[in-house]
Amino acid sequence: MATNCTNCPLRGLDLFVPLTEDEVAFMKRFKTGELTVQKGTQILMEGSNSPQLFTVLRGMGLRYKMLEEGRRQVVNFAFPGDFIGLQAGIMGEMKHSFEASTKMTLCVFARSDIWNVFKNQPQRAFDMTWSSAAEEHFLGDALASIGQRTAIERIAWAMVRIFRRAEALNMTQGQSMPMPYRQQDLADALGLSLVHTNKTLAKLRDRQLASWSDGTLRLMNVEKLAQLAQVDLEQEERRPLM
Amino acid sequence: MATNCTNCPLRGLDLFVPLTEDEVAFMKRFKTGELTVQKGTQILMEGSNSPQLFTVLRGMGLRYKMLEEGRRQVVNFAFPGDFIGLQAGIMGEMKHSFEASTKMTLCVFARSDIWNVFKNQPQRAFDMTWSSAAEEHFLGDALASIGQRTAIERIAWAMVRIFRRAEALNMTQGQSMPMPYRQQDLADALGLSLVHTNKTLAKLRDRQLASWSDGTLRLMNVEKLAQLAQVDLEQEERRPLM
DNA sequence: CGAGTATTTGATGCAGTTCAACGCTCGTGG
DNA sequence: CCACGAGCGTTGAACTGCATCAAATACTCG
Repeated sequence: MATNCTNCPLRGLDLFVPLTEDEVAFMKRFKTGELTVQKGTQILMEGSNSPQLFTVLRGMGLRYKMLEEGRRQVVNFAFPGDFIGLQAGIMGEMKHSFEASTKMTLCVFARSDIWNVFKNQPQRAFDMTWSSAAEEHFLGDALASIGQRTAIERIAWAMVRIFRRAEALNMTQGQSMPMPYRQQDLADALGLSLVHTNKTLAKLRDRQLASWSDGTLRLMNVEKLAQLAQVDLEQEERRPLM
Repeated sequence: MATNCTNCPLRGLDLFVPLTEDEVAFMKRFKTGELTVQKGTQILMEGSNSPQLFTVLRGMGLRYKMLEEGRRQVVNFAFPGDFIGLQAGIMGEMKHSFEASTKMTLCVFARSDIWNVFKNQPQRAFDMTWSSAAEEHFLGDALASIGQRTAIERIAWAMVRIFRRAEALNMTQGQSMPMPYRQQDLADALGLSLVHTNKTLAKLRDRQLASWSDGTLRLMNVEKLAQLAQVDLEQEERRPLM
């Protein structure tokens, strides 16, 4: 059976700010359906004017931009709870593409209802803006990583970031978590070549800091990784779920 | 005399979506004052919990993040009309610092009034979200530039982007515009060393594409630069002014 | 089992970093 | 009024982190 907001499996997580009953009722109406796609499916296309917004319910994906000559920049990895497509919803056109890296289920909303949210549900509108501000914050951090850090620091940074997101979603088991991406995806996210990414991953394995194979990421020493990457391990703030 | 929204010098520009009289009246109340600072002044500090938001009225500045060991990432250059501090306003804490590169005048708003905007001025709330989405879009582009392009492409990209913003604000005279930043600022924005930035600027000068000296940027061949940087020169969309 | 996709490894080269030094301009204080 | 130092831009030389090229080894799936 499709999830109906009331029984949303994400809502209960500590990561998310609880919704009032009113808000849940509103979300039920706002939600127009559910979309399940196979791994590899393109869900949003750069430049497209999608009539839909999504919240990731299950599965993982990635946002990316294509440049000429096949160069690609992965902008972010997507986890359950991520709100996708707000750019198109607000600005009229997607500025990056979105693709499923696993089988995914997404809650679907209509872009045409956004104005209604701003008009009648200011709290939910505020929460949407929060999402956008949070993404802006993340991109600033990513820019700093790619602009200023070495290859090993960048990879350590990405691993810590990814792992902590997974933790907050109860997707980890001890030191491990599912990592359904390809090395090429990570390389494209960090502005590194595939070859160098592979060799740097080997270094982290040799140093007993992290290993990633067969779709499983394992962080053997988060503290050292965090230190290497210069990220602080402070508790992540609660965030709204759309 | 202080500007009072009605006689705001920015409002009339084609770049900005016109405001209704109601909205102007609201902005007058929302605006709590005006701040003028000398060049070099720090206006917002990363990690601070600023009670204020700003719209740049005059002057230019830059947003940046500091990393350990003095590494710095310039996140964006700020122009008149830019809305600054929304992150702190929404998420409670600034994620980057902001500094004036020239003498600047800023319109000041109270963070505590934001909720009031969402509650009573949904159109203005929507516009704030638009700002945030636009910044997110820009950061995605910047990420792609730094992650995927060579030094000369990055610099060409930055110059075209900066010049086109200035054009939309009538800050250009023919091929020229004021460029009150240091080479180090550009280097830190593009993830390049100062030395290499300098040498790459020399290349662009030799190629007769662009020259930058004495605080003036001159683009001799925007088309070639845009082609080199792989940016498209499409007309920029109108955007809201806060 | 063969074709396509992903990971791994070695070898070579270069774009960009780092180090070092010099020139110019401007503000400050003796 | 000049000396001095600080900040910024410029240039040369040497080094290196990472890209590129090439090829072998797994893995997956029809």
